[in-house]
Amino acid sequence: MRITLKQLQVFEAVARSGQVAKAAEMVNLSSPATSMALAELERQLATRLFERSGNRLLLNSQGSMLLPMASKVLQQTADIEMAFASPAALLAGTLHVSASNTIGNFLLTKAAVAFGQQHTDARIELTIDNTRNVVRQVADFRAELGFIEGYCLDSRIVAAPWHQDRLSIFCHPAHPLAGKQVTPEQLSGCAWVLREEGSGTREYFVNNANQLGLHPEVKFSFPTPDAIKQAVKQGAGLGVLSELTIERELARREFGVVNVAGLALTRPFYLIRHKHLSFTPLASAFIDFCSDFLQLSHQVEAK
DNA sequence: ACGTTGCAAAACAGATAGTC
DNA sequence: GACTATCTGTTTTGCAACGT
Repeated sequence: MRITLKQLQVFEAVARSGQVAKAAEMVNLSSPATSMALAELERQLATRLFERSGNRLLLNSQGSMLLPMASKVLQQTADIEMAFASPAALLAGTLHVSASNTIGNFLLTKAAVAFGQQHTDARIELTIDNTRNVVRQVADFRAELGFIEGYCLDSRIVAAPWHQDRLSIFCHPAHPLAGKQVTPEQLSGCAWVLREEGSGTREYFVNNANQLGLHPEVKFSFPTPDAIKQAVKQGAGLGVLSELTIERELARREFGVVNVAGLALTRPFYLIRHKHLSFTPLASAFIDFCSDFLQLSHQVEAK
């Protein structure tokens, strides 16, 4: 007997969830059937694919090698099914999307809800994390597509510019630099409140600042825009976030903006996918929808 | 001669119940 | 929660009968 698609499906589900029971739910089988399918696959391949640690199953090196191959086969199978499905069926199912904080919280959540209202058979599962972890999720096939704010050098990933964003340097309105145009030199010695290591926002800002000879002294780092805003409100220092995240506060004059001569703050957001996977019709529809949604939002804001 | 259909037996996959 | 033993339903396989 040869390995079956069902076994590969089970293998991928266990690899993604790390648990037989959860994998069983994902593939609509009972736990024993899932366990046996996995055992049979391991028997067929004459190798263990997971390390058993208590109740957890962790991919070993053989499993890690198999995962991209299995995902590719399953994707191709899905493509065949899609090719013969009805147009409505093409947009049904669950789409796993991973997005970095700014994009996830301030752009995609609204877009995903609107998309779900228009496509009632589609389910968007949105995971929000920093850029580094979004890349990991896409590289590990845990998300079909990802939206990131930073550079991506991972050879497993294909990235394409998707949307333009602008960072803003902001501070407490009573800060001496609030509303000022300054040179990079005038910022030396300032305390900064930035996102954590691994954040695309932080990486982009620090790289560009370094090019101007500015090496920000990071006094505080936080994993969410809200935490950074709170710290800046308390006078902790200069914050750097996407303008998307502080629009409301700027309109209410709760923050002052600091303009730095020569510092590039416009950056692209990137759409990423695994190089071995092509977008499903549902993923393509979601990407198109998000682009249209953003354009429409900008038009409404401009009025 | 070759292809199709129908039937019975074997093999297989999955569920339930129970154990660790 | 993972796994095993056992049972059950489904699928596959092999073969005979029939039609073209």
